[in-house]
Amino acid sequence: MTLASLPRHQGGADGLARLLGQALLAGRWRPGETFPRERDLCEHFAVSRNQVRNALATLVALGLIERTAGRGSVVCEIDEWHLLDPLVSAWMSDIETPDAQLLREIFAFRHSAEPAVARLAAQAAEAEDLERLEVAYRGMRRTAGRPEASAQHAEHDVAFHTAIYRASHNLVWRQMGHLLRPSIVALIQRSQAHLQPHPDGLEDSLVRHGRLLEAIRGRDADAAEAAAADVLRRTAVDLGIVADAASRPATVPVAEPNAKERSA
Amino acid sequence: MTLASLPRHQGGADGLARLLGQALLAGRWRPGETFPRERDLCEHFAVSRNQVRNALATLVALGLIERTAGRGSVVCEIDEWHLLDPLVSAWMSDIETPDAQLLREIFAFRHSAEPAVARLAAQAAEAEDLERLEVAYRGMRRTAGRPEASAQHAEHDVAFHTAIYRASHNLVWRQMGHLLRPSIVALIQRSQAHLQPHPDGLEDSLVRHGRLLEAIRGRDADAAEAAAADVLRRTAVDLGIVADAASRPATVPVAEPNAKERSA
DNA sequence: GAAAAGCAAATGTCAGACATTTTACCGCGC
DNA sequence: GCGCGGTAAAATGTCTGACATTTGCTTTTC
Repeated sequence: MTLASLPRHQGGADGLARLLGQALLAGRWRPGETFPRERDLCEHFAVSRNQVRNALATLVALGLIERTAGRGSVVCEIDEWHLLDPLVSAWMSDIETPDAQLLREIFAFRHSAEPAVARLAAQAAEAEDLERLEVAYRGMRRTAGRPEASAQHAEHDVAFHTAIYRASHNLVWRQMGHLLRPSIVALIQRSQAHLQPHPDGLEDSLVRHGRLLEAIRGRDADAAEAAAADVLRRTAVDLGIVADAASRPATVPVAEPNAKERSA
Repeated sequence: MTLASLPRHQGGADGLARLLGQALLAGRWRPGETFPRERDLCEHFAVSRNQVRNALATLVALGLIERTAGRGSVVCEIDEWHLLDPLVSAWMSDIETPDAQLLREIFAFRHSAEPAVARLAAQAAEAEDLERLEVAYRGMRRTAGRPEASAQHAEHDVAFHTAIYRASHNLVWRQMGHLLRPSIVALIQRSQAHLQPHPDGLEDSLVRHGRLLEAIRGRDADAAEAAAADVLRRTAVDLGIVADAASRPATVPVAEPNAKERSA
């Protein structure tokens, strides 16, 4: 694609990196394609080469592009994007239409990981962790079902799950919490666009979150693991990540190996 | 600390970032301490300010240091280090003495996560995944018990677990495989230094790895999950991450919330 | 026709000057 | 003495122009 469709004025210091990074995450250049040259970027955004080079260096550090002298900059394969970097996560959650395949991968990860995180949380949670969980849960209840407050609802939802990752008291899991925001924000937007595929689903979702909270408060690791799986199951079915739970209620079957190409 | 104890000549282009980054990861500056000024780095390493600024920009992108105009560079808290970045992982596995606490956190993560990964792998593995697993397993057998081949043994070990993460066919899990190398390399070094705390442990470990491989090959998700937990359990006990398995053989108890300060 | 030389285009590097932010110090007034 | 403001120093951030290096393509030459 060309530069023409990008806004000419970015925010501030790191605004340029963010603008270009989000364009990449939104898939406006496909992997393998060549990225615009430094000189063109300077002209289009009317900034010095320094700023352009700083922004591009950031994109390189995030594994989004690769630069070689004499050849130019090419967009990396999605496999090489540093999805786990906080910057990438933050940028992704601000995009209107992130890559659908990418979101499914993130959600599939959560579906398999979050039960284990909940188990740890039930074993390691302290008072302040429970406090955070409760505040977020109350916030979710307060904003449930009100379309005008859906953004706040998403924030409370993010806060709830982030609190679980924090409560694991493990450095790695805590840092992985950055993935939650893009995943949850995209889900909320999707559910708004689709005019609530499950009208009663919201109350149901709240009940499940409540059970998870109670399990963690009661330090019941097994119950927490099961409750976390329960929270994610319905959405996983909606996204086509797992088969319908009704058919095999006991275990959590996962899609066949080659099911990636299926449409959402 | 001062600059004096760092070698004066780094490798090449990104060698300076690597040198400084590894010094940070090894804990030679403590969080909160101020990092050397650009000018001092230029003089000490006899390079241009450009190179120094590039290296420091990399460290900033990795969350290792924070820079503000007029004040200088300060080392970030360990919480803010981007442990999941491939660069950080690669640097860490090349350090002789990484932070012990950090390694315990990484291993605790693996202990809670890898069973879930193995479950996914058993459901999604394809022929080439099994091929990779087998090659790595045979390599482990071949190099077992030979002290002169311990480095290769570690590499095969890394390859085995990396193959499991890859076999999950999930983007996020696959990227998380970068954490394996530092964790495994450190363990091997440790076991060498301690003169094999479990002389029969090596054969035992191989048997457990073999069972995990068989479970994945047989697409038995439950068995794979159990086998993965089994592979990690003994080492987890050694590191003080979980209580002795003999006391509570059924479940996998985890340390108390405030057990972080315990020495290794 | 193939290999070598040359040219153009892209990124990488350097050096110097200047801008901006922060901190510390000093003096002044109350 | 205490606080306040102002100035200067020190650190990082930015700009600019020139040059170096790598790469790919073109042209030349045998």
